[in-house]
Amino acid sequence: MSCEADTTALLRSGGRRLTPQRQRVAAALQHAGGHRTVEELHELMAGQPDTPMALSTVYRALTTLKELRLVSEVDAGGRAAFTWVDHSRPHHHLVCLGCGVERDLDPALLRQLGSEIRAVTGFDAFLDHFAIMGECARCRQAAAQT
Amino acid sequence: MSCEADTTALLRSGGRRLTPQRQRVAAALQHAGGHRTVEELHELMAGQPDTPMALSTVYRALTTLKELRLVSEVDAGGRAAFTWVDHSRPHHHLVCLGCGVERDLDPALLRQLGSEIRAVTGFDAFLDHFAIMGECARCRQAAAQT
DNA sequence: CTGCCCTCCGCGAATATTCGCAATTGTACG
DNA sequence: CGTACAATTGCGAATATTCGCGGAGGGCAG
Ligand SMILES: [Mn+2]
Ligand SMILES: [Mn+2]
Ligand SMILES: [Zn+2]
Ligand SMILES: [Zn+2]
Repeated sequence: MSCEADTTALLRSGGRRLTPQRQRVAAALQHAGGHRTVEELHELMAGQPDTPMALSTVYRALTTLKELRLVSEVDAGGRAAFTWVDHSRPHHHLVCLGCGVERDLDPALLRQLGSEIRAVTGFDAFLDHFAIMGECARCRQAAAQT
Repeated sequence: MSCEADTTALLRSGGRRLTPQRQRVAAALQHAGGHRTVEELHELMAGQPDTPMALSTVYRALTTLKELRLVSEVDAGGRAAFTWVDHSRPHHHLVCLGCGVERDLDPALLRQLGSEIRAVTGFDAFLDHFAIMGECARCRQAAAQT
């Protein structure tokens, strides 16, 4: 869980403003946890006592939060989902296109990839959180038995 | 460039049908080369003597071709783009979110990641072609001089 | 070659996401 | 605390992408 002070500082960086909308979207995503769609977040906030927020504002707030790397968008086959980036618990997803089963991947593997890219190219790859599509062992075996 | 016979065989696999629409989309993408948007492909085919093709059909054909791994969809920040998968020239992209500069990445690094994932989890990761977002060395240095 | 069945296509409607613009409202400054 | 100014929001319209459905036609049994 990112430090609150750190979050507000980032939200104010680069001429950006700390608005209640951005704070609410950030809070909603942190509180809800996991992968959430834009619609889910919008409805979550519609249930709050504050003034309702336009759907397009939720989209824009998420875009901003992504730019600050406080939030990550993941495409796991279905519709786009967003998640609060917890730097203390990095993880990635392996999604089987055959059966849909989903499991987490050891973050060390991608951390190493990031280091190698950095060493070879000088490029700092943002590999915080994403989904890798493929085929699980079970489906692969099933496919091989033709 | 995939073997023609191989392509038609794949298009017929699993009860799927070999239709002129799918063949035209595949041919257009191979001929055009590079990363192409749905709209570009649709217009390309609108200029052909054959009967015009519905836009939704182009979307569906690309979805099918992706399932067969003949085509890959890449999200490099802008709108979604598709490309014919040339297994003889695997490559990936590094895209800088600061300045937009884009360079290719040594495919060996991701080939190795795939092997490790396979060894550790038994999962066959499809890492044919995609974009990795991040920050180039130049932008990183500029950001550091605050 | 013919007929039948089930997948695909065209089309228009439903969703999802992005934009343009005028009205608001954070922020820096005095 | 009041002003000035640019960033941001709300809203509706513009795009982008996906669906549902009835008709067309690929592919296989006969
Ligand atoms: Mn996750
Ligand atoms: Mn490419
Ligand atoms: Zn599977
Ligand atoms: Zn850069």
